[in-house]
Amino acid sequence: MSIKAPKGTKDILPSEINDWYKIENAAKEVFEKANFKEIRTPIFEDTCLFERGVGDTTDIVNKEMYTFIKSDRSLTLRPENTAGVVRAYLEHNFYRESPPVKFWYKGPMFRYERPQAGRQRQFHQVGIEMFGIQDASADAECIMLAVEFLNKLGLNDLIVEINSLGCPKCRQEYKDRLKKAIAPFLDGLCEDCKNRFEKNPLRILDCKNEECNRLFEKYNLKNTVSSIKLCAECDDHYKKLKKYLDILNVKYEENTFLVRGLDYYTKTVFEIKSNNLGSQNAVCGGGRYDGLVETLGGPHTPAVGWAMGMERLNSLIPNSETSKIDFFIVSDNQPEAVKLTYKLRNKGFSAEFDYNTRKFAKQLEKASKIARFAVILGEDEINNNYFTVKNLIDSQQTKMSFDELCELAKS
RNA sequence: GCGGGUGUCGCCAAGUGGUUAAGGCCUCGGAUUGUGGUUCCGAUAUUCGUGAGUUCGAACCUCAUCACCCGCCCCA
Repeated sequence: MSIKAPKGTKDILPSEINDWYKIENAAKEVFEKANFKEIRTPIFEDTCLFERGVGDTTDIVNKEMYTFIKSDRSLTLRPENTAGVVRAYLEHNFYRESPPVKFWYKGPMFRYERPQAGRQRQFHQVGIEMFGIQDASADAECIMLAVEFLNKLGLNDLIVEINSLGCPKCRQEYKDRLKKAIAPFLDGLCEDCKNRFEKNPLRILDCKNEECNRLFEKYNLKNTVSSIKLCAECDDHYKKLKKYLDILNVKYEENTFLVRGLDYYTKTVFEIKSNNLGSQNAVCGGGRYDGLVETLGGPHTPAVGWAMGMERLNSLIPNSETSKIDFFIVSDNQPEAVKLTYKLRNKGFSAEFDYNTRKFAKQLEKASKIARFAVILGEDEINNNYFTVKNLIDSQQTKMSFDELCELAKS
């Protein structure tokens, strides 16, 4: 009663577990069909992996990390998994394999934030990462897989937004042009935006402050932003991506204000949003990160990937029911009930008996709550070597042999 | 880090200053010593998140505190 789960964490209860299996099974099926292999990395890593990988101008690294010191070593509970997967990619020399190298993962992530709807301190992500392919078909495949996965879960009314941030070459120019455009009304913007102006001007586009957005409109920032040209290579990449998406029949919206909060993205970025999530409306976020492998000490390796919040997915799909067991043994002869229970379990069925040997009506009542079939095993049944089986859904009751009983449960 | 809201049984709740704190669901028992999911009866909160104060009297008023939820920021 007094010790509770820590703030921002949740127990996943038996009544919810089928929903999680549904998501995990769909992920495995969709990703492995595209030859992505599952990888499981530690939930804590050296702190510097995230400082270097995710970027020390990001909120995630600045104020949201669960960091602890053990034996003079600074460790951090992973706030996301791309850095960890890249680390594993390098540590196990996957860059020596013929590209592409494709991974998918699922698991808990940790961010120290104030919890709210759709946001926890421990939450779960599924994600994919694809290494070694520069061509936009890789970006398109990742986005396509996200959409396919969501469709598999019955989610069809989501909005895919895409944008291109350019490469380091044209990004600098982009930043300069953006700063030049914003400078005239910088004083009118919120404190956050003023801070972002020098540190990370792209993030200003992400601001949700009403006053800021009013000024963006007044000074026609959208037009300015869309008139800023990517370099020829990046522009070509972006055009190809859109072409691939068209070929794959993936509907998308271009959002020139879409900027992701992690430093490692280059060229393609995208998000998938839902209107049914409240204020934390992104289910999926990702993009290309051509510089990250090199930043973490590996050879130059282009890469793309994304992650989805599993709790957010969960809140979008209808809850499935708790599954029932196959058989409940109703009997006042406990040794016989135990024997039959184990015999059925050995055949691969789920079965239970009444541990308290309560009266018949009570046992049947229990059976109807947790099982598909009640096997009635009374004096007459035991003496004459048969079973009375009651289908608890349609109330049909029949006498049968053990083999017939097994046959019945298989259907 | 900053704003707003809510705490009455395992769950959903009524009560908003006057002796024993409605009701429903779940659970358990009985009606029904071999037939459930329908019905009927019964049981289950010395106490209203916690602590202090006001009052003859507090779940209800005041203050403090804790917990949770929602929003900002940020992200999945």
